[in-house]
Amino acid sequence: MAVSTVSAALNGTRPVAAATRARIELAAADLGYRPNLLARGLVSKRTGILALLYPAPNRGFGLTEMQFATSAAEAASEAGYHLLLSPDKSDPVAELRHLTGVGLIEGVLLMEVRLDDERVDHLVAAGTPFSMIGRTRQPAGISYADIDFAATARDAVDHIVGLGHRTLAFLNHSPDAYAALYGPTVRCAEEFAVAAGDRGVEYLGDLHADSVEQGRAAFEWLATNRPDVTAVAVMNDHAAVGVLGAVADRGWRVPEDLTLLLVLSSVEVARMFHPRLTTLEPPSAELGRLGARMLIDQLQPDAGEGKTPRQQLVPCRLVVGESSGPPRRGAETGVPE
Amino acid sequence: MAVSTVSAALNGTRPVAAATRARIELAAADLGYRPNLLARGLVSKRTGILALLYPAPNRGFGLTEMQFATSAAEAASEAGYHLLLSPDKSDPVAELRHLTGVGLIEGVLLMEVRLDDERVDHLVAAGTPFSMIGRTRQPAGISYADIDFAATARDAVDHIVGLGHRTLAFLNHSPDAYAALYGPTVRCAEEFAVAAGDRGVEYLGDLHADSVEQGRAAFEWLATNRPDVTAVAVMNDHAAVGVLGAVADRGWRVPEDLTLLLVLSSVEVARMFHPRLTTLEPPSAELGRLGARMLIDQLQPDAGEGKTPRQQLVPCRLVVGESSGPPRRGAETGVPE
DNA sequence: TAGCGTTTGCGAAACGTTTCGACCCGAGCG
DNA sequence: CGCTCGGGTCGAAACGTTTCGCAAACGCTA
Repeated sequence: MAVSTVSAALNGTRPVAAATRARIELAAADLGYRPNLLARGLVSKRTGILALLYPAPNRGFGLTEMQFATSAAEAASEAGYHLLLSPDKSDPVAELRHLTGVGLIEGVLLMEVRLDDERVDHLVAAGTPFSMIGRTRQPAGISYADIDFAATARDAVDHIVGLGHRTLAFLNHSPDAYAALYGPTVRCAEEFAVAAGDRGVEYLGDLHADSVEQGRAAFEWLATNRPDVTAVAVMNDHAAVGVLGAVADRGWRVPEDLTLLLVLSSVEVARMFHPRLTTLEPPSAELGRLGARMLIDQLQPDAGEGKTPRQQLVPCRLVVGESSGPPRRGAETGVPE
Repeated sequence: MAVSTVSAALNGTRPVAAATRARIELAAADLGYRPNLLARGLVSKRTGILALLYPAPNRGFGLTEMQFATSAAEAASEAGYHLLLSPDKSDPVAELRHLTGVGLIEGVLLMEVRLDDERVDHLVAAGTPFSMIGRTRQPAGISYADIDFAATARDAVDHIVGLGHRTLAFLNHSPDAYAALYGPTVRCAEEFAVAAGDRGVEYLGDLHADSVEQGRAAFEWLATNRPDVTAVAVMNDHAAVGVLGAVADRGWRVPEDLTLLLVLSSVEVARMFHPRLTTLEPPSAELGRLGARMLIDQLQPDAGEGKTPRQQLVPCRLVVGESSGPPRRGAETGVPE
């Protein structure tokens, strides 16, 4: 019994007589044999390990990011792959070079992709297989899974239009250096503008809030200067808290006097509000899963070199809560009731 | 220039003449040489990879769990190690056997440890180095980092005693099959009872709620049957939502009529409430970091075999919000104001 | 029965390191 | 001046697989 025969039998690399194979498999199971991944990887260059590259939590990691990671890990696991957690502290490219240089990693899954992302350039140049959760400004030729912001915005606008609203304000993240180049921040605002335009809804897009106080201030400004606004979509959870607080202070109520939408936030979070907020829940688990699958598909040897990159957009799920209602009467004058 | 000399120079395994070393280092940097981890691991049995084993999100992963993972990854990264994400779907022991059998993993970091955990038994029996975030019922001889529930409960009880309260109700997780054997669930309840006893505070411990509705029901029961209770500590975020709702329905207010404490929840979450809740924030990042460090220390060859397992308890941080206040007057009769 | 193609098993090389005993050379000691 | 000791270097073996060229055995056909 030569080792090479065993290898062939266990991997199905070459045909092995049924009887021999059976004998080998029996013995293997009997001895609890596990092929050594290192030795295998050393010669075959296939380790079955993918790296999940994410920036060290600047912004504070949310449930959404966690979902990416766990669902990607699960998808990888199902395909016989492992997922290596790679926080990049300061220099992402150095981290990448380190990872890919030591022969441990077969491919990279990129999280928190920015509109212009040096990691992408590096990976393309290095020829390392990778895919993204999110996408760059011009993601041609690269596999990615991202939110379908256009469809999401349409769904949201349709929802409020269906309730009778004619104006919508969008409270985006604060335009600091980070958010300004962060895909969801930019694309969401753009697509809400487009969707509102398509449906003939008046749209206020240049509002920003990332904290309770800013949320409160934003709503107070709205109530004073734009009393005709009857629906607000908010990107940041804490900003929503502020809006709700300001609404209550004014003696108004949700949804009677204001329809509030939480954008890109989980149902889990939306349920913590009172009233329970209507939310556009990002398909985090699916994106993580898709990203991992795409990468793995790329790695399959039979895929050949002529593989087309897969690019997939998934819309958020609109979960209607208790914060959606028809516009208050007399909205044009700004006086509730 | 023999390869063995290069190896020695780069690893500092054996003394190498300064001149030779310099020459080697120069050449290495020049060529961008990266030692192949697989080849290294194959012979040295040291791969620099740790597995983070966590159950596939039954209960829904929270921010806390995410913190464990990211901070552990960061600590590992600082020490030159990598962290492999290993969701165990159904059979944790099979997953473990698979992981440790293929020579990829140097040690295992266990998350979500239960009071009786088969994974622990398996790892001990197999002699695999590991450490835990959390702990079993009898964790003698095993490295772990866990919450100091006793100190946490003392802090909490001192806090409410300092405000003048004499009774405390504890709303635990529902005693389903899972929670009943889950460390924090059990230990928190126990230690709150102890701390309350020590401070002469009357303690109601057999209340449970894991949802908005259950939280609401629990508070309504309390208001009816135990109007003398002026402070409530809640384990579950959603239950807290329910309690707040029920308090409002009754025309009561927080903190004037009820002091509410969120137990084992992040400030991030506590801030989403109105009023901002006082919370006992678990030291998630520190636990993740400690767990990883402990495991890595265990793996250092110079640690010898006589290494004592490190066991470390870290208390939660009490963050006082707007939900803490003196007991309402007339509490003994149950009539506010 | 000789010739030929096909199926199946074998052995050796290679992957890129670490490890370890052997070896070389100069300095210190008797 | 010869011997020893020790710092420094070298070469070969080993780690556990996969891969690939070869050869043996077998069943057909001519």
